[in-house]
Order: sequence, then structure tokens, then C-alpha cells
Amino acid sequence: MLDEAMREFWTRGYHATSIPKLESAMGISRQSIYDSFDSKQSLFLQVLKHYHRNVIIKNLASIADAESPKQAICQYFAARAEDALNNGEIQGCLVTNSIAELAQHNKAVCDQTNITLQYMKKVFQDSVTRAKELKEVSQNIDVESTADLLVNSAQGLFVLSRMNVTKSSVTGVVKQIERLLAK
Amino acid sequence: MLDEAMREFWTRGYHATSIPKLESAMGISRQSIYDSFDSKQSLFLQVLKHYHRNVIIKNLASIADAESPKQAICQYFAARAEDALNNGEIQGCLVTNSIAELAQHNKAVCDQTNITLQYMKKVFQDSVTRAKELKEVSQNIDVESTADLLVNSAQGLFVLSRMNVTKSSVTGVVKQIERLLAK
DNA sequence: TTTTTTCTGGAATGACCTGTCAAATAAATT
DNA sequence: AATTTATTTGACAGGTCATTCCAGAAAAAA
Repeated sequence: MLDEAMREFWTRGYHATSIPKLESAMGISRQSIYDSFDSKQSLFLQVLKHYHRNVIIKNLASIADAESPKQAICQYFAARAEDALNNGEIQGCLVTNSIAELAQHNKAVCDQTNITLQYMKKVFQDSVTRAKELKEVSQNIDVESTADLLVNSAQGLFVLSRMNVTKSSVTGVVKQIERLLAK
Repeated sequence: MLDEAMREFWTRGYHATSIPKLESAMGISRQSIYDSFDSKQSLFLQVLKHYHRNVIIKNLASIADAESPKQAICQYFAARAEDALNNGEIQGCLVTNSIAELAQHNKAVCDQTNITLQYMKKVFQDSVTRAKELKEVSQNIDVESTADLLVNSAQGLFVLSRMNVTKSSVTGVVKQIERLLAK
């Protein structure tokens, strides 16, 4: 049920998603929404947490326990580039969209999205550290700033995913990330 | 006058900016807004063009005619990182925000923001080409994908600018961009 | 000064918004 | 079967939304 609400907010954004739209998407009545989630804002925050648990963590899972962390990072970005080109599915990232639309004027959204970004950074940081130990990347690489760039690049891809992006431009991004992680 | 409308849409986004707010921001009456700009949507599109001409082009100007294109690119990102930390001013980028909020469901916005992204790519592409000619960067560098990554990184920074970002995380991004352009 | 244009404030429109009722219906439990 | 518990329904409140119309004030042009 949260899943259906998530899809609505994800495609349309917070302001453009009305309660009536949520009713039909979630398949329950308006009253039930308010009984279960208190308010639109509160529902949205629960959706953000749901997204973190079910999309963010799931997409990053392969990185955490990968034999080759470097390869796993590259595959993660290749997968995000692939997502960006699949016009059928929902585009981009709910967290990215929410930061752009709401974070500046909504502390609760800012705090929750911050949790997601810090989680992403930690995953990248850990895996770059392991890649360094495994000598998959240069020994001179700076782990933290590399993780910062990877988080940043992911956000960039999520933005570009929201428009008619060409295959060459997203694969270009992936190519340069691979170069950044080269030995 | 477009400038004041731009600031409103820039901070709050399209949906959260109402006509009454635009009235007081622009200092003209509702009727004059409709006389001059037809509709909110039409005003917004003109604001997007205004933003392109007055913010995007201005910020990229130093890159186009720089003695050292590599240094100019690095300075551009350092400046954007600086912007991200200045809490006083408007945060992020109107184009980035508009892509996240509207591009997927609004063709006119998609087209206009696409113009901006392509312009950015061209500027980066030209300057990386010049940097290569001047031997400021590796001769093996792939110009187009590098330009893609730079556009992407800028979008990422514009997203992160919308929240309480730490100094270390944005300087980390800049540091890695510098590394990407190293010889 | 007169005419024309431009702008203003206010009211009205119709649609949509979030959120709240109390009554009706359905499910589940006893 | 009877009773309790969920859920839905539809109406309603109080706002705000974008947009239009209009009469009058102000400014500009003649």
C-alpha cells in the first residue's frame, strides 16, 4: 500500500500528488488514509522511509557484499544508466526529487533525505576502502572524496533520468566513473 | 521583473509558487501579470529562458574565454561548491529543480531545460578540447564523456545545494573533478 | 487639456485542495 | 445470530488555486 503511494509521489512529486489520486492509487478511501497515516505530510515521510528501505538499500545491496567492490560500483552506475533509458518505468529517484522540491523549506524531509545520502556515502566509502585493500584501485585514491563524487554522480544521473536523455550521455558518465576508479 | 519571478520559482518551485506570491514579489498586480505573460505556465517558461540567459550563461562565461580552460572548469566547480555552502542566497539551480519537479510530465519544460543542459555540455566540451590542445589534460582523455560527467556533476552539486551539505562533501566533489582533469 | 493607454483593487468564477464528520456498510469475532 | 470492530461513503468545512471581468485611478501621449 505504501508501495502504491510511493509510485505516485515518485512520478509526480509531492505537490502534484493529491489525496484523491492517492485514494485510487492505494485502493483505499480517503478516511482510511487519514486513519492510517494522519496527514499527507506524514504519509509522505513514511513513503520516504519506505523508499529508503525498499529501493535505495536494495539497489545498493550488491555493492555491500560483492567480491569485487570496484566492479560492483561500476555495475551499480551502469544499472542506474540503464534505468535512465528505460522509459517504461518510473524515472529518477524519489529522494533526489524530494530534495529539489522540498528539502529547503521542510526540515523533516531534509532530515530524512539526509539519512539516505549519508547511507549512500557510507556504502561507497566502505566499498572503495575494500577496493583499495584489494588493490583494485590506485593506492593513492582518496576514499572519502571519491565517495562524495560517487554520491554526487548518482544524484546527477537521477536528475538526468527525469528527461529525454541520450544513451551516449549516460554511458559517458559511467565511462568516466570507471576511469576515476582505474588503477 | 522577470528577475523577481525567477527568484520565487527558484526557491519554492513551480507548484509552491502561487500567483499572489508572484504579485508581491514582482510588485505588479495580478491583472498585469496575465496581461504581460498570459498564464502562470507561460510566465514560468519565460523565467526558464531568463534564467538560462542570466544565470547559466553568466556562470559559464568565464569558461568560454579562459586562458587556462582546465583551471576555468575547476574554478567553475569551486564556485558552485561555494554557492552550495552560502546559506544566505538562493540554493541550487532552477533548471535542475524544474527537471526534477516537472520535466517528466511537461514537454515545454523538458524542451527548455534540455536546451540548457546541451548548452552546458557544449561549453564543457569546447573547453576540454582546448585543454587537450594546450596539453593541460591527458592526451588520452575522451572529450565527450568527460563533458557528460561534468554536466552530470554540476547537476549533482545543484541537488546537494538544496540541503544542509557539509563543506567537506562538496570540496570532495571538486577535488575528484580536479583529479579527473589531471594530466 | 484631452485622449488614450496602462495599471489597480476588488469581486466573482469554478475547480481543486486538505482535512473532518456522522451515517451506512461490511468483516470479524463472540 | 448478535455484537463488536473496520472500512467506506458522501457530504461538508474552510481554504487556496488559476483565471477572468470590470470599474475606476493613474500615467503617458496627443
